[in-house]
Amino acid sequence: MRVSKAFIPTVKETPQEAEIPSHKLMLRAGLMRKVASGFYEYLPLGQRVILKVMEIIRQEMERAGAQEVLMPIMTPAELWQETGRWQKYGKELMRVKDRHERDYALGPTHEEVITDMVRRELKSYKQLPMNLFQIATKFRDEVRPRFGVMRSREFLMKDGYSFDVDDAACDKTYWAMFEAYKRIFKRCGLLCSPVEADSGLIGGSFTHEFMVLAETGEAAIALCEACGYAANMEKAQGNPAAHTARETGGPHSKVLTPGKHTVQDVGEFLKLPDQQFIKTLIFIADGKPVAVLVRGDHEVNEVKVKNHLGAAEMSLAGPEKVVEITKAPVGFAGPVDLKGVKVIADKALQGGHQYVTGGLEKDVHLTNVEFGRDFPEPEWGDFRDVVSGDGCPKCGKPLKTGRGIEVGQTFKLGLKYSSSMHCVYLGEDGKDHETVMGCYGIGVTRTVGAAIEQHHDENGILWPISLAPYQVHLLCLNPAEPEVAKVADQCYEDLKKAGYDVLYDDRMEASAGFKFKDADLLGMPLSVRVGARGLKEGVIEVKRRREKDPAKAPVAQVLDKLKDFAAEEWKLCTP
RNA sequence: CGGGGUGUAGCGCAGCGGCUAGCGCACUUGGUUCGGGACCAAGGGGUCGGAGGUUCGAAUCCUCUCACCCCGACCA
Repeated sequence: MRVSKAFIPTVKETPQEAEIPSHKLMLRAGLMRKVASGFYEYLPLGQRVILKVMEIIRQEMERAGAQEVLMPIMTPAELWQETGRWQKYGKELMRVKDRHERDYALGPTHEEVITDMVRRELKSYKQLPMNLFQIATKFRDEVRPRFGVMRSREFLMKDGYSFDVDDAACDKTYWAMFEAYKRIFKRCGLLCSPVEADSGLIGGSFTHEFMVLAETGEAAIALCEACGYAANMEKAQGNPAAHTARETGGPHSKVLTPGKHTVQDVGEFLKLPDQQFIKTLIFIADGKPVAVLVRGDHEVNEVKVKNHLGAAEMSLAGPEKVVEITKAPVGFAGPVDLKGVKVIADKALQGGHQYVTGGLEKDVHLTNVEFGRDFPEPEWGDFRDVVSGDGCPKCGKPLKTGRGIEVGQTFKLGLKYSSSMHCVYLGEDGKDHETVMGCYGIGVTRTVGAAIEQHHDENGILWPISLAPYQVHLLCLNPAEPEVAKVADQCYEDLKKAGYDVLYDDRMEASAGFKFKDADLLGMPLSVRVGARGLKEGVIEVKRRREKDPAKAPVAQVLDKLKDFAAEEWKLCTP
């Protein structure tokens, strides 16, 4: 493609709406434009990247035995009512009515539709396993769309669903999909790790999220570099740092702590380390108060608490509620003599002694508090966020915490949908059996964003060669000089003939410097620069975007040089 | 939905103690340049997000409204 004829509107200045690198660069490099909050249009360059991601997904899904289908975006309310998600999904489900006032949902995911499709056709165990996927537009009316393509209201997703005869067969399919996902993200040039995750609204027995490691990621994760253990914060376990007080102290006593209501304040005041504190947080779970105890150096993970309690709704109690329950302002809650409240405690507190807690009285804390002696043993569990330095639950080495972008998720659904929607097959035994399902999603547009998030520098994008809209960016630096233009034109033909996707900057009006800047911004992994300066010495420059300086090759050897560089780039995207 | 912020030319912004709407980039024309976002000259482009109000007079003050962005709650 010649730049002079291409629709690639690059911009020099960063649009004020963008905050994170991928969003800024997708706008600046002319990949996309915003139409409304959370809705984007993809320009030619963006669309080319999307197509490349989709092609990789298709190849790997088919390789793993899945078949492609296409389901409607508008889906009838009845299907959603059947599983109860018409209610449960809430406002995130975009709903529309047709002219007959019939209700539809714009599909945010397609478990209901595909289960309906399969149950109508499925008769015998001989038809199983069945593994189907589609790549289609999804709608989710996000409370707050943000970060461009990372959280938009309309996006492209690959969603796949598997149907198996039994649990063991489903597990096999699940792990095949899991492996396919690892290959897909590797082929997209992404550093991505699967993490154990909380299974949330979709339910099911186990699930992995595929996280692209990036500072701007929305999800917190913990990982162990030593053994590869990785988990979402909602799921991550860790062995806490040792307690500072290991023996029972004297009887507990009150201390006056005027105006000190954070662990830090009181800790400084009493000259005691954070580990020796019990933080008491009051939550309201399904209308009932619950006190959650964690060590002073830890934070409560609400999802873990919520799952433990089996609560449908839970939130931190407001200041008035806290006064009502603890008879003291926020900052002085404690488990000693706390009445009428269920108390649960994080197990990191176990084995510690001489704790400091709130005194259930304004400006009063208690010291030398002991579990069991000063208040009843609470219900123990894992209720905290893992922190950097905790021991890995698998190998004991220190864990690291970081952030990730969720580009894919695999779920083992079990019988959740086949049960509620009666998706059954006739078994060898002549009886009906429910199919065991799995579902597997990849955010296509988000993967594009994640790729940029992971591969960019201050000048622009550095596309993995597998996703680059064009593999080679050919620059004609002095188009006004006939000899240069002639060589560049010839080069363009040769490159195309050699099988490369080539973007040819043949613009008469742009200066060499301008073309360099654009090339850096657009980020094609390879570039070929034809200029008068080089041709004088009989050479053409061949450059990798990730390298600072270009290599020089005699005109006849440009293709060889390029081939070597391309091979290096492909290595980075090969499973 | 709660808190904060922004809407002025295609983009980035100034003007906001009322009185003729500006700058940089981009765009058009001509000329000179031509290896890291060139220079000179001449141009085109705005119902100042929208509605109402105060005033002799509103981009500027007041009220309402819409859109967008950020933080939070939320998120197969």
